[in-house]
Amino acid sequence: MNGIGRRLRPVAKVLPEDGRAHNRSLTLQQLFHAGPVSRADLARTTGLTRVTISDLVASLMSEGLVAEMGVRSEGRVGKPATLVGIRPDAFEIVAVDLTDDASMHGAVLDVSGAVVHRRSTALGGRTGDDAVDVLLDLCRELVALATCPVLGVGVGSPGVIDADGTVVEAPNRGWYDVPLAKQLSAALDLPVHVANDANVAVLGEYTYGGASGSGLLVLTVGQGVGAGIVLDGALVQGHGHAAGEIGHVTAVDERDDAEGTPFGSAELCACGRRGCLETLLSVPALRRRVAGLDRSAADAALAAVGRRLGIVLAPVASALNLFEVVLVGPPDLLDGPLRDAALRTIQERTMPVIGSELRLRMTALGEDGALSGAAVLVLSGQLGVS
Amino acid sequence: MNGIGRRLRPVAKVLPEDGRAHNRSLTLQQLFHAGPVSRADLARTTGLTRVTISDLVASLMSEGLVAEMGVRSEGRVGKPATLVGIRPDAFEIVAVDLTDDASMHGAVLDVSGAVVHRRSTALGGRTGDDAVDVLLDLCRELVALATCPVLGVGVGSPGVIDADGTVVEAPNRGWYDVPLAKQLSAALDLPVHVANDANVAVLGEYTYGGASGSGLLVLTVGQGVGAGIVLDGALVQGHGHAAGEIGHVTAVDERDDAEGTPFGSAELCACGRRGCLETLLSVPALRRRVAGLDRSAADAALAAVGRRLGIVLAPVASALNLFEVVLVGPPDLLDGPLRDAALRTIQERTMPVIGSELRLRMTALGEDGALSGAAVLVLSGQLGVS
DNA sequence: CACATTTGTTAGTAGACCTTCCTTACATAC
DNA sequence: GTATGTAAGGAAGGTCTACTAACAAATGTG
Repeated sequence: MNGIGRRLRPVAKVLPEDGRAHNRSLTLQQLFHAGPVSRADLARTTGLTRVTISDLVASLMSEGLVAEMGVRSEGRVGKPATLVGIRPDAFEIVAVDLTDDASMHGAVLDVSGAVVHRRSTALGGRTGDDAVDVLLDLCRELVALATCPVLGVGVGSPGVIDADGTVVEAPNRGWYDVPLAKQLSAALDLPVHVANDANVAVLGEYTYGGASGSGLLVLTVGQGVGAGIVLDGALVQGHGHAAGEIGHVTAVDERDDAEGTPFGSAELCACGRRGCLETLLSVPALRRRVAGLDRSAADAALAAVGRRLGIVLAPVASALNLFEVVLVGPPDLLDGPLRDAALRTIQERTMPVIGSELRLRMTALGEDGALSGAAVLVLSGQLGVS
Repeated sequence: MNGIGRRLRPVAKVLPEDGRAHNRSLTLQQLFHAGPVSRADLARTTGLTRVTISDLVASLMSEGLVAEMGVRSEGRVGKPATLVGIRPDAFEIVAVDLTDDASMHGAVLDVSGAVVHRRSTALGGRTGDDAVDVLLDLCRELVALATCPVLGVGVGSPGVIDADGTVVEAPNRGWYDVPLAKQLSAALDLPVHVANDANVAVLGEYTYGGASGSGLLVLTVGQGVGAGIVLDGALVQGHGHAAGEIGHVTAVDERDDAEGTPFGSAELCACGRRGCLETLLSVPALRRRVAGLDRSAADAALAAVGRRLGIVLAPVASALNLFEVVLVGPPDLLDGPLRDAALRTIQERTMPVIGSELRLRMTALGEDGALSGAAVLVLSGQLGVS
């Protein structure tokens, strides 16, 4: 078993320098997650020899990415280890979250993923090229705020976005086939990575949320509903880069009136069809549903939505044998009867080996999950680290 | 963009020899699919230089895997190309399909994936170690039939099977934590690969069924219902190696009686719960449902099942942005009202970007799909070819 | 017939990692 | 205090991989 990701069809040649780049990423990965460690530690965890690690670390030091950070103090036998780690001032990352319809939220993050500066811009109804200009100005402002070299810019946006960072369609912004990454990169003279906001969220959760690896689905609940999926250590892209577009799956049928749950008839969705998950689960829909209800009625309403969510997720959880489903959104709406009902429903509707293993929890990242994810986009794209 | 599969976290070191092995597989892959071609052609399609290709081909020739196959006859300018291809007598593959509860079906396949010999063994109710013995005898018989060196043995079995070919659980056979691949390999002194039968089926379809790549789900309908999924060129394993276990998702709720479709109340499933997809879609269930009905009633009954299938698949197709769903099973039951209704239902219940792009078809492979898939398991595991 | 074109090989080079051996620096036993 | 063992890190040399450059062979074209 070699170290090259097991895929069915080998798809491109691998040169020795590609292997080198991979091992460099592997080393950075260790430094990123395990903090300052010695070269010998790196050799042990990566499986490379101390000689090779020394060479790689020397390269990384000459690039200014890592530095020696003193000597390990613990009194062990042998020569004390000199610790190396990623320099805290090696770089900063600019991240922008475009989930909000009305404004753009950006930040400068440091090496550890912590937010250093924040800036937001109201969009004021601008769309299309104008919205790109607003985004560009926000990026320029953030880049100017950075006190270290900027590793790159990461953008999480609603819509269908391909692997090159071209927005295939994002109706809310009026973007259709906009090569956003290329445009921003040219204007800013920096690497720019753009991805769907739900995919960005799952990247953040995968890297910073303590997820243990394979089988993670992150459901983002905001104006709309989206999902991002990481399977076997890779983001699921989908045939048309539209993986995770789960908001417009039918979740309520006309006949569900009869169920006794308070759904009325299947509600008309912005997409033109009826009964989409988004008509139940988006934040506005949930707020509308619980408005004016007393506690127990509101709980029942939320539980009913949770049950619908569970019905939609059960086949997905089964087909993919998911390990964990993570909810991102307002905890007052999601983290209670809704979550409980969803998990219960999934467990009721799947075989034990699937349902009983599955965890369903709220995100471990706070409001900055999207920004962290956009930063991961850059880390992953530029350094191969996540 | 290097040639190493994009995964989020680099997981193991890559040595130059791993790159070599990768490029070797890449070359074999071309030879496998494009038939005999010249070294120069290989250089062009792989991106490696002619020198490197010559070197790789020389290795493969010294291993007896490929051979020169005459000169290209077409009158083009320049030195005529000497064609190289995989030797038809380089190896044969032994494949066994354990999907059938009552017997084991095996075959010897040649390099091109065609069945050369067939053997089956009735199981006679034997389970556990006895069943392993029967399988071992069948394999020995098949290996003896082969006239070329046997590349390896591929086994497709129902149940949950991990990446090492250990059967975690296969209730029908009474296998629990049986290291089947290891046992067979030791007894036969050959490489043995074991995988879930639905996963094997999707491998066969992916390689021989003309699938264009990412986003393929194969649904096998037999005694039970299973699914295998290939995303972005990789088989989905799942957190507990149980990906594709979709047969026991709830597809009929108690209240569905009211729908006017002929489901009675949610039927009791072998798994102990009610309304599982398998209670509708398995071959026995379908035969039972259409028994004694006239044509139009039977069609309506099949369409009703198809609609239920569509409801279950819609969230999966949306979440993964599938390209193609392939049905494996009796065409008289599946390829008609059932398939039509399923596709229509998926399209009704997903947004256009998902549903309108999705294809739903019967397998292009005949009854030997499972055997072909088991052969792919060996090709992929031993040569990196699929 | 001279020449361009294509194929495949030979020779030499650069990169990547390995094994082996060495120095340095510490803890521990005597 | 001295000797010994252990661990970290570096230097030298070797192997493997794929590349570039150059060339011979075989063919079509002007």
